[in-house]
Amino acid sequence: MGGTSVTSKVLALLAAFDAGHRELTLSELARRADISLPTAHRRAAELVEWGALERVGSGRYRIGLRLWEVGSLAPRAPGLRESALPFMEDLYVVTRQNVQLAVRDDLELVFVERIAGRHAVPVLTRVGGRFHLHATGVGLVLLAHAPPEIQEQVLAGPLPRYTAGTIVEPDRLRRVLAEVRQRGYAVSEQAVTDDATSVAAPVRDGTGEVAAAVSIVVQSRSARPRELAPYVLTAAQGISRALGSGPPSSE
Amino acid sequence: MGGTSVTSKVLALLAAFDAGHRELTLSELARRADISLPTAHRRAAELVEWGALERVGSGRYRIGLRLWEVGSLAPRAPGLRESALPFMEDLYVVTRQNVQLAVRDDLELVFVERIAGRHAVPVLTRVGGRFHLHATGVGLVLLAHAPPEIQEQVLAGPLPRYTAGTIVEPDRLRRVLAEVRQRGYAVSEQAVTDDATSVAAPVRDGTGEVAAAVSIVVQSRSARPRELAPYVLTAAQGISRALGSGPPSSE
DNA sequence: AAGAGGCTTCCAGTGAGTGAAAAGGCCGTG
DNA sequence: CACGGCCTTTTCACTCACTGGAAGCCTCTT
Repeated sequence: MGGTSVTSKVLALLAAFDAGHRELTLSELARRADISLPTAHRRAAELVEWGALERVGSGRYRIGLRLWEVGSLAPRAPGLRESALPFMEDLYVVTRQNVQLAVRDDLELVFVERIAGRHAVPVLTRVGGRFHLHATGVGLVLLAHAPPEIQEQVLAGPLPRYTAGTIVEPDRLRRVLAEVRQRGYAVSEQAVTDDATSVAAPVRDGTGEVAAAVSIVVQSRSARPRELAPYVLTAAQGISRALGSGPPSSE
Repeated sequence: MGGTSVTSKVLALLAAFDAGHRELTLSELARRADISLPTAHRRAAELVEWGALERVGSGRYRIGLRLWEVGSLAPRAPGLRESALPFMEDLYVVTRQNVQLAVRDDLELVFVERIAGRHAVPVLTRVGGRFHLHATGVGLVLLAHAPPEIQEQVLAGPLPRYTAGTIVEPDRLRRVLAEVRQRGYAVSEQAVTDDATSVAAPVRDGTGEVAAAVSIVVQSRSARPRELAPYVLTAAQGISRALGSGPPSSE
């Protein structure tokens, strides 16, 4: 469907970039987007003219500032971000651990903001990156408060295993989700890598809907996750309150 | 030129959104992008399918997470951001003033990151927003280190006045820029609003080029800008060093 | 000099894109 | 309950913007 429309070609060009390929030549661009070279050339030129792409040196393209500007207008990401950052900083100062903020997009989660502790466990995630809902603290929180049909789709779909700790059994996942709802926060122990455990709590918007999840990621060995939960909950509530009273400075 | 291409229509649709209009109906979209309603409908549908737009409720569109994700890959904004945030936080903790980070894009500057002091002077700027180069601390720094042809274009163009303090005389601006280069930092007193003064310093990338500028914005009355310059310079140097040694965690 | 690889331009054919107009929804109001 | 207004969605026939192959161009290598 629509595999040959101009729009899909333009979007394919933009989608050709990823975290590992922030600069591409025209031919790489054409190859990755699966469009002919002359067409890639024309579309790329139009994108450059508008500022969605930038030419760097001779023959290399990268995502342009104008596109980033437009992306910054996505209400679910940067709006949330503005409200959340101060509380995430507080959380970081108290715990000195990686602090993460994520939202759900369909059957995945997207990391919206992160404070990387300079001496904390290195995490694999990246702001703007996607991940499965069943294998992180934030994922469990977001999934636990997602509409039933979303939960069913995730439970029915494949649940990739990352470590021995990853929850891949639908029944067990169901029980864990119920627990998360009841307890108010999620603890995900060694579900993604063996040395990381995370504690996550839901952020609610003005209507009471769960709009995001905050978490801290701690060393599995030294972890006393349950002791850290109150801090995460406090941060989550702070963000929820800030969200409820509208974004701090929209203008 | 190209005013009727599909690409330009797609981009016009995205450009229809701004800080004051984060959600638009189809007719607003069509009107603001200046394209016919059926076309807006078709293009918007394609954008939604890809995730560049999202439909919210019935008949309202907003920028989608996928577009934000792609925008997050712009090397000049979020890459810089990751390197800069820790140092900006340090600067905020020491000074308790608004901390801003901006890059130059052609003849304007774009704010890339901001830490809004909770008790500091309210600033009009917004992450993702644009501004003139001649009327802020960061602008003066970026302009002072811009290629000569850029400087000439700015000096030749109109220099809007915001307050009595705005520098609108080309000759005076030229002198100020020389001073900024020599001194290593810029002080912009009441150039945008009467109660804000900013102190800015250049951030250099691995090659020594000025890639960005950091600044703090202080109350004009209580300001002793020169005393704050060392802090700003320290932060700028820290960011420069972090930039030079590559992004902290690209993966 | 000749070759290789990538970028850019040219060309004629064609189907994706176009706007007008009509149909379909979704309200409030008389 | 029918009416009118407003917005969204679909239909339709026309046409021009888009297409890929091929040829030209540039730059760096052998």
